[in-house]
Amino acid sequence: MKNKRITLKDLAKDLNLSASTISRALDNHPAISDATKKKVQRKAEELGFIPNSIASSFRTKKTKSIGIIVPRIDIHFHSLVISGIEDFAYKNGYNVTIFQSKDSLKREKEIAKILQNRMVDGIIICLSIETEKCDHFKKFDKLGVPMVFYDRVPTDFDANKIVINDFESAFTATEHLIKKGCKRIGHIAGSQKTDIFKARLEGFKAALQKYKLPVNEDLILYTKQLGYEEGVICAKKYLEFSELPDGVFCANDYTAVSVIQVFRKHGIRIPQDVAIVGFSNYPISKIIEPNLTTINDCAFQMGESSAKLLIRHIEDKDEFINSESITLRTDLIVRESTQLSDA
Amino acid sequence: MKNKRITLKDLAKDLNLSASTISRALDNHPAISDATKKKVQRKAEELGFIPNSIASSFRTKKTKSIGIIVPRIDIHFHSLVISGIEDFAYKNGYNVTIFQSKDSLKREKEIAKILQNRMVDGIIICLSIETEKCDHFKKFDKLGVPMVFYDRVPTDFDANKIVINDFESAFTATEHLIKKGCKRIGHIAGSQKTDIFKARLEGFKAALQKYKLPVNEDLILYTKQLGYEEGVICAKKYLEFSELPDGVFCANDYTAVSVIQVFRKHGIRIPQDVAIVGFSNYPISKIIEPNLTTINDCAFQMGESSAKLLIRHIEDKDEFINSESITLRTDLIVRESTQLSDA
DNA sequence: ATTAGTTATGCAAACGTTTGCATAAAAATT
DNA sequence: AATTTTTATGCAAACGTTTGCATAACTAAT
Repeated sequence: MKNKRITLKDLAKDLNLSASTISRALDNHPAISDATKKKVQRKAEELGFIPNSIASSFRTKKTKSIGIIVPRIDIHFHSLVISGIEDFAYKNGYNVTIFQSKDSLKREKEIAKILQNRMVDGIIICLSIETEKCDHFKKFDKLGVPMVFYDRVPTDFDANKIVINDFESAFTATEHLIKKGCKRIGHIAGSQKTDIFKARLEGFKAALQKYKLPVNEDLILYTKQLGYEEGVICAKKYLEFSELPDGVFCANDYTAVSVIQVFRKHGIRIPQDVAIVGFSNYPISKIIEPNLTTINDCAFQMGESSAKLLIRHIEDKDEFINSESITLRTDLIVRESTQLSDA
Repeated sequence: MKNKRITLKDLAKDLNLSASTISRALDNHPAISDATKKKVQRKAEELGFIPNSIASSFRTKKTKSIGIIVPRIDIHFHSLVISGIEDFAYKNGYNVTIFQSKDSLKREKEIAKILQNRMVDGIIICLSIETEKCDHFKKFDKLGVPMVFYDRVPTDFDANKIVINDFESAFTATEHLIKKGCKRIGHIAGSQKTDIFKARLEGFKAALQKYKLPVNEDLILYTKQLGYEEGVICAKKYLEFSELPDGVFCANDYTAVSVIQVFRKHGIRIPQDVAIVGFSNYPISKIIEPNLTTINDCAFQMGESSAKLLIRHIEDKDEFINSESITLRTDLIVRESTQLSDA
C-alpha cells in the first residue's frame, strides 16, 4: 500500500495558501512573513513533504547532478578520483552519476550522446585510451554544459583540465635516484601514445641530461599497459643484460613491484644493488617489501579539484574564462626501495 | 554562443505535425505510419533533436536511474561491485548515481533523505558499519521504491539481499587448511558486531569441530577493521606463543598479507611451517610472495546480481514477491600460501 | 483624507513530454 | 450507397514546481 506523495499543492490546499507562497516559504524567500514560513515548515514536516526534484529540475533546468566518465571504476586511481569528486560534490549539494567507457571509444561516444539529454549540469571526464579526437565532446561546449578533464585530457581542443606535471614528477623521481648515487638508470615506460607516459619518459631523460648521465636507450623498456605481468617481463630483460642497471624508474607502481620481486628472487638486493622508484603511490607500495619509493599523484585531490572547478564553471557561467588548466602538486615519497631504513 | 535546444514542438512545427505524433513516431508507436516515422526521424537527426529526459521523467515518473549507497568508493571490493552494477545497468538503459556514506550513520540517513525526492527508480545499498537499525530506509518501501542490499545487509527487516555465504566460505577455507594437514589453526577475525565477520568465525569453528580439532580460543585474534597494521599486530602476537599455529585463516586478505610478511621476516616458511588463507581475492593476493590462497568473493558478480534483481523489481512492480534473498557462490582459489608450487 | 510606500500573498503561465480520447480520412464490408 | 472498421493524426490536459507581475492590505507620510 503506497501512500500518496505530498505536493506543494496539497500543502497549499491544506493551509489555504497558494502553491507559490508555499514554494517561497520553503525556499526562505524574503517576501514571505516569518509566521507563514513557520506554519508552512511545520506542516511540511507534519505531512512529510518531499520536494519533487525532477519537477524542480524540469522547471529550473538545473539538475544539481554531475556526470563522470571514467575508463573503469575498479582501477584504484579512478576510484580515488571519484571518491574525491563525490565528496566535494556532496558537500555542495550535487550528486554524481557514473559511466564507464571501458576504454572503448565507441562506448565513450554512446555515453556522450546519453549525457546530452540534460541529465547533468556538467561533466568530468578521463578519456578512454582509444580516444584521439574529442569531437563527441564538443557539443557540450555549444550546449553550455561545462566539462573538466583529468589525467588523460584532450590535446585537440581547448578544455578545462586537471593534471599533474608528469614531466616534472618523473624528473624528480629520476633525480632522486641520481642523488642516491645511481649512474646506470633504467626506465619502464608506458604506451607512448599516451601523453602522460610520454611526459614521464621525457622527464626521465631530462634528469639524466641535467646530471650529464648518458641516455642509454637499451635501458628504456616499453610496455603497453604497464601491467604487473609486463613488468615481470621487463625485469627479466634487465637480468639478461651483461651489466644490470643500478636504478630503475618505473612509470607505475605495478611494474615497480614486479621488478622488485623478480630482482629479489635473483638475489639482487634492493636498494643496495638496484634502487627502484615507482609512480602513483598505490596501496601496494606501502606493503611490498621493501616498501616502494614512489610519486604520490594525489588522486583524491585530483577528484576534489575537478569537482571544484566544474561546479565553479556551472555556477558562474557568465565568466569570461574560456578554459582553465590546473596542474596539481605531486610528492616524492621516499621509502625503502631507494633508501635503507633506519631500523 | 549556445544554440537553442530543439524540442518536440520545434520538430512538430517544422513538419506541420502535432507534438504527440512526433513523440509517438520517435517511440516507434504502432499507430504511426511508416512514412511519417521516417520523415520524423530524418528531421530529428537533421536538427539534432535530443529528447529532454528530465521532462520525460517528470511526465512518466521514471528516471531510469538507480542510486547506490556504499561506505566508500575507493575500497576495492566496493569499486568492483559498483563496476558490476554500472555494467548491468548501462546495458539495460539505466544510469547509476553514487553516494558514499563514509561509514557514517548520520550521512547514510542524509543520503536516504535526499534519495526520496524521486531522483531514482531504485536503490542498491551496502550499510555503513555504524548502522544497526534501518528505519531510515523503510520509507522507500512505502514509496514503492525497490531496494537491494548487498554484503552488509539489514537484519531488522525483510529486504532484498545479495550476499555470499560467509559461513560456508570460511568453512571451506578452514577445511582446506585441515586437509593440508594443519592441526593448530588460528583465525584473525573481524569485528563481531558485523554479521559477515561473525559468520566467518562461526564457519571457521564449525570446520574445526567437524574434523574433531579443538577450538583453541587463544588462537582466535580479534581486530576492529581488519587493517594491514592490525594484521601485523596479530602476527606478532602469534610469534609470542610458545607454539606457533601451523595454519591461519584470516578474515580478509590484508591481514593475511601482514601475517605472511611478519612470519617470513622471522624465518618462518610459508606454507611449509605455516599455511595461510585469506578472504576476498584482492589484487595483492596474486602479487604477494608467496601468492595467497583466498576466497574469491565475486564482487563484480555481486554488483551485476544486485542490479539485475533491482531492475527486475523496478519493472515488475505487480509481482507478489515481497523480498528476495540471493546467495552467491564463492570459490576457494588455491595458491602458494597453502601449497608448494610445482615449479 | 489622500497619497505613497511597504509588505505579504496570489494568479497564471511556463517548462517539454506523454497519453487518453476524439476525430478525420481511408479502406473494407454490407 | 450506406455502414462499419481500420488507420493515422490531433487536441488538450496533466505532471509539480518556479517566477514575473499584479494586487490586496497595511503603514507611514503628506
